[in-house]
Amino acid sequence: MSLPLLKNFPAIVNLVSPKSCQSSFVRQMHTTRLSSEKRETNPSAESKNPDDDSAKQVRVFVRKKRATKTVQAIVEATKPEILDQKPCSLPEIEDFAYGKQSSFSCSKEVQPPANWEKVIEGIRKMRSSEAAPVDSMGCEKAGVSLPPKERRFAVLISSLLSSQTKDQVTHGAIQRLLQNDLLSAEAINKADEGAIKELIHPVGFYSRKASNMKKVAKICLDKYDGDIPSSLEELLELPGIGPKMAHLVMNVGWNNVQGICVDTHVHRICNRLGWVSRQGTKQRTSTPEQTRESLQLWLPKEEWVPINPLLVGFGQTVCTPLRPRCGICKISDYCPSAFKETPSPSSTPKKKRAFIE
DNA sequence: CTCCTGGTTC
DNA sequence: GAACCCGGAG
Repeated sequence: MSLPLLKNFPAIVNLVSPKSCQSSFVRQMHTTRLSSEKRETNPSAESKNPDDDSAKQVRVFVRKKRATKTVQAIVEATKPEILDQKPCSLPEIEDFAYGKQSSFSCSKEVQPPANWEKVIEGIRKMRSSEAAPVDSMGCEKAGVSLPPKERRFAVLISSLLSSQTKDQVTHGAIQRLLQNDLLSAEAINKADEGAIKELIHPVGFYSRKASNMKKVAKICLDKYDGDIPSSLEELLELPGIGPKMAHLVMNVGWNNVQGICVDTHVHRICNRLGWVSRQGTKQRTSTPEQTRESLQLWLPKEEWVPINPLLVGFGQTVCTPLRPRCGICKISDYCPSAFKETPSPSSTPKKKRAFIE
């Protein structure tokens, strides 16, 4: 569908694309845009107050974490500029902003890979027959019995600890923190870093993570009243939180889907399936971030959250990094990489190359 | 690119 | 004895 309202606003259209249908980014761009325009119209005027009323309004609404309010705020903020346009209805804009429409005027349409629905269905069947570590130990399970604020903090800390660490180990560390009442911003901020190091010890990079935990706890206390940041860009400012964890925390911590959480499993499997490629080429993506952007171009948004546990579990049990078990994989017929990994490690692997395209 | 960490797995 | 862990930072 075309959106007459948004058509003449490239900044908006870009940011409301499926690539980044992120209300917070929309808000950010809008405030940036409004303030920069004000500077343009009043170059000599005082720029000491970059936030005019409408920009402030946007911020207030966004803090409420309500999609409808956010979109209303966007419409309101752009109202002076769209008087000669034919406005869309609110639900239309909202659908557009949240990626529910199948077509987008801003980017060339990307065809979903053939049989992707059969592939997902096949993986679901395999996953239901064999339990994977992620099912019981994933950090989205962290603190399910806790009140919302504490649960969110548990999710954040669990994410911090989980990188390059087996799920069981992460889970154990979280349990020990919980038993010692060290799973809140206040407690961690006061706690001794050495004590934290001891508690989380078996996790990978425990020293750096203990240090990051202290810093994160302090930031959460000072800036967010002991809660965790609620937007992607604010989460990314925390030490030890990168894109993968930021999306995970937004998804399971805030139940606010802004992007696909792409880890090594999702990255590897999407490339094996031929689901993603570098822009303009058919070459495989080289980083998880490239995979995320490529995948988000065609994967329907309802799958953005479930795709992660689905593929992670699949990657832990069947489509393993080394020696994938293509023999028991039910979707090998659809997989261009099936049975194509280097068969014998004895024949001089030389440089590291897990499999051949 | 390298480092951070150490237990596990092949 | 590499390569692997639901990565991130420099």
